Amino acid sequence: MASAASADTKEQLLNVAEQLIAERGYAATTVRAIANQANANLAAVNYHFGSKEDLFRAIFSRIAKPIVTEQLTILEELQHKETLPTIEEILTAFLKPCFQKIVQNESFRTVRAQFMGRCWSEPEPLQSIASGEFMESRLAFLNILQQVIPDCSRRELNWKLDLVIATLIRVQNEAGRPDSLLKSSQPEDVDYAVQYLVRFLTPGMSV
Amino acid sequence: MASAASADTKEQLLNVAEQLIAERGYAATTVRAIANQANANLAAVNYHFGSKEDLFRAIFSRIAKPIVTEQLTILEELQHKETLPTIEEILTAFLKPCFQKIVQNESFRTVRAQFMGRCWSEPEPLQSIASGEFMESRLAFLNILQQVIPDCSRRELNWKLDLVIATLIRVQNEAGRPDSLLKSSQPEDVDYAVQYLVRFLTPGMSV
DNA sequence: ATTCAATTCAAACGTATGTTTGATACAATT
DNA sequence: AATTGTATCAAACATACGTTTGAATTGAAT
Repeated sequence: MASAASADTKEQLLNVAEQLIAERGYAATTVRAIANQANANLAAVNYHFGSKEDLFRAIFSRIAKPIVTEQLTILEELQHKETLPTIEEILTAFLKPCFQKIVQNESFRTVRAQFMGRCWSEPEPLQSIASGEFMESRLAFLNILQQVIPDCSRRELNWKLDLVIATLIRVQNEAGRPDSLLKSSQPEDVDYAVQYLVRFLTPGMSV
Repeated sequence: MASAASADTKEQLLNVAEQLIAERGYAATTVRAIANQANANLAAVNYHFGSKEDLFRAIFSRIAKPIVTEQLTILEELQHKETLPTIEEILTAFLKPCFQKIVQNESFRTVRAQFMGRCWSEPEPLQSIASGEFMESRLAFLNILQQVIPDCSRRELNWKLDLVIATLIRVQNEAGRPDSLLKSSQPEDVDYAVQYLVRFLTPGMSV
């Protein structure tokens, strides 16, 4: 049976690994560095997760799953209204959970945003792990965009959503830096960032 | 004196390393893999470039320098006209060289775009190397944007330019893929992609 | 033909990597 | 008190890493 101590170790490994990978990238983050900073034994990562790659999978899932759930929940609400949602509403439904879920935990602030931003450009197989986790939400948002912007071909919507994700990644990557859009993880800063990003992107969606 | 053979070796190392880093990322690309695929000796990288990091520097410079030169040339022309340039003209001046220079060599098109896309999210010190190479052009474009959009704070313009770069990277990364904006490297397709991207981005620049 | 610097090469250096092992400590259950 | 399954630990494993070395090879200038 899993003890409280082991649960602590496992969670500490997740937290530390998330931070180190956010800073250094996956390949440059060693299992030894993770174990040391988590005050755990070197063998702990393999004991609790199986391998370094499975540890990455666990970290990404822990972040992505609540985001996708929230995205689909908000989208569901939008679709149950009588009128078609606006582009602003759709983009907000897509972007807001990405930011909110990421900055919920006080101690993580920008670490988690940087982690997510990095994952999209990590080499295989990490990128597939990352994009696979968001596949369902991506399709759902493509479908509703198709309804709201019927003049746009599926192909166009596809790369437009790509551009939305591109800006999201960029903001996450830059999180915490001097002139970045997302200065801190304070709720008002998050709302500000989402609102501004939506305003920046919306007009381009329908041209 | 440098022989033709050594020049070939050096260039082959650059080409192979660019491709491997584009596929696997910097940390996961070993000096041994580069040397093998370039049919060169293991010591060749250190002999010709000093270190693995200096090799990266050389690869990035080779791509970035002509782009920046062309960007600044076009910008100079815009500034010597009597009237202020439009946002469209500025964005085109920024984006067009990025596509044209990368797309020039057919065999490198995808590789080079992926390489550039990856560099922006590589961990330090690679990211600093990359952004440092574009520093001059970045400042110049920030200055002229400031003139054309005086209502916008410097900080805002900064992250707006970041978002432009983010979409640029994304389109380059997707180049050649089924639903991508940039279908081929034909001049008319490049012009089309730049024009569409400019149209997508322009309205958001001044909000 | 000889010199000499540039280049290539096989081999080794020292260190770091992810993973595995077998012994040990720890609680909870019988 | 004995047993059992979980968790931790130091140590080792086999391999891979970037870099260095010193000798061989090249090819043009003297």
